[in-house]
Amino acid sequence: MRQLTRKGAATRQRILEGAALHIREHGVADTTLDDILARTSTSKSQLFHYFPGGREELLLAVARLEADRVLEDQQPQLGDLTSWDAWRQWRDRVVERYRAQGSQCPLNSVMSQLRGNTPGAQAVVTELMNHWQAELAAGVRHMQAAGEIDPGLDPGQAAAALLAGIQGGVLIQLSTGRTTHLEAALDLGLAYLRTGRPPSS
Amino acid sequence: MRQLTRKGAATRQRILEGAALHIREHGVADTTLDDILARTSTSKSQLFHYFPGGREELLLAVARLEADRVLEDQQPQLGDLTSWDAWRQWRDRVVERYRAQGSQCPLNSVMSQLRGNTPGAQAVVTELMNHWQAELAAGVRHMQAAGEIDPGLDPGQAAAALLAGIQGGVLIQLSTGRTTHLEAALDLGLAYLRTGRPPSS
DNA sequence: TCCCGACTGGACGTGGCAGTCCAGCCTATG
DNA sequence: CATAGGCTGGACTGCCACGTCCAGTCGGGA
Repeated sequence: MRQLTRKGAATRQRILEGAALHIREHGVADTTLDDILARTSTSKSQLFHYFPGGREELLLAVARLEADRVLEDQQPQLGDLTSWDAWRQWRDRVVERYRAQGSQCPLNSVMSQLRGNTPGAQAVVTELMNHWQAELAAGVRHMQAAGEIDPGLDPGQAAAALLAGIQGGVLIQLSTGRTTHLEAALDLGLAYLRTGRPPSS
Repeated sequence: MRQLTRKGAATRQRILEGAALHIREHGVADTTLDDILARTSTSKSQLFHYFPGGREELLLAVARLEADRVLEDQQPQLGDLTSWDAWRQWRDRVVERYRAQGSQCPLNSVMSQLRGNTPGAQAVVTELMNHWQAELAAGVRHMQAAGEIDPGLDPGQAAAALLAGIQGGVLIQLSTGRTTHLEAALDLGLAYLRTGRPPSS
């Protein structure tokens, strides 16, 4: 993988996206390398050419892809939590995203297949969580600066709790198919932020 | 499986517990039927005699076992959330349990291996969540009756949010190894319950 | 005591899937 | 236009885990 020509990069990308798509549709357990090859019109040698680590490496790359998508799907709202209205829009966006996703969580699914929590896999998720939490904390701090949230509240802790609620809500949705827990976590989380007695409302 | 003699029941139990233990130690992906047989001093024919559905059926049985354990490990506190002190003890118990468990969640692990969310598997988790949430809701209602929590709060929703926070906290712990999110979710969740302006404190 | 059915051991078949290999093609570059 | 090295096809290997099968033992009820 010293040099990648334009063509090579395209092939690699095709494999990666095809893998991600097939996993989204069928789950990781039911996704073989041959499935991916058939779907992307590529051959074994190509797959191992671009992902020398084989299945493991490909899965990790898919995990990175999906992790990026998680945050992208929340933009631009997530990056601009500067009013209660923005928070509400973000909340709706998150619920809608996961409702649409249904009972498949590609990231969780991929993660649990990666050999006993490979360091690389852990890193992907940890980074996602850190980034996500940082965005939420920034939003909290912004609201504090605007006098809308009690300045005594720890933004990091609040963001951590909110994030945990989201993750759990989604996890529960995977089994129950309902987004009630996700919505409850978000709604009560936001309600708690507001208990910092804003001047108005 | 029409009749089970005492001996037969013992063998079945031995296989089940051996499987659960091996999965706890090595993860589902690295657990083969042969591993379990070796560990429990049983043979293929026995395993398929007691679990005609093979690996799938055995895994589901393990899932049930682990699901029961989750709630058992929170007793007696979970069933008696009748004072703030009881809630705090319960909170500590939960954190301790998952801290001890470390980066392995047998239930989540087993679940994600079961064929694209088998109805049976979903049922196990759904029932666990329902039961868990019901206990929490009962605790909330009890505190409301005692005048310690705002009666306007919806116990079901509060319990759902709390439960989501726990699940997410544990999930995050699987990747990060830290219980900070779990604790944040529990602490802020309980803090929110208390915002119902108790007469004292 | 007899006998049926539950129980057990372990050899065996089988399929499927990750990963290897090599021969040949394409494409940038000098 | 030549050539080196990236790129591609697909047959092949090796493995291993699941599940089957059958022969044989045990155990409890009549």
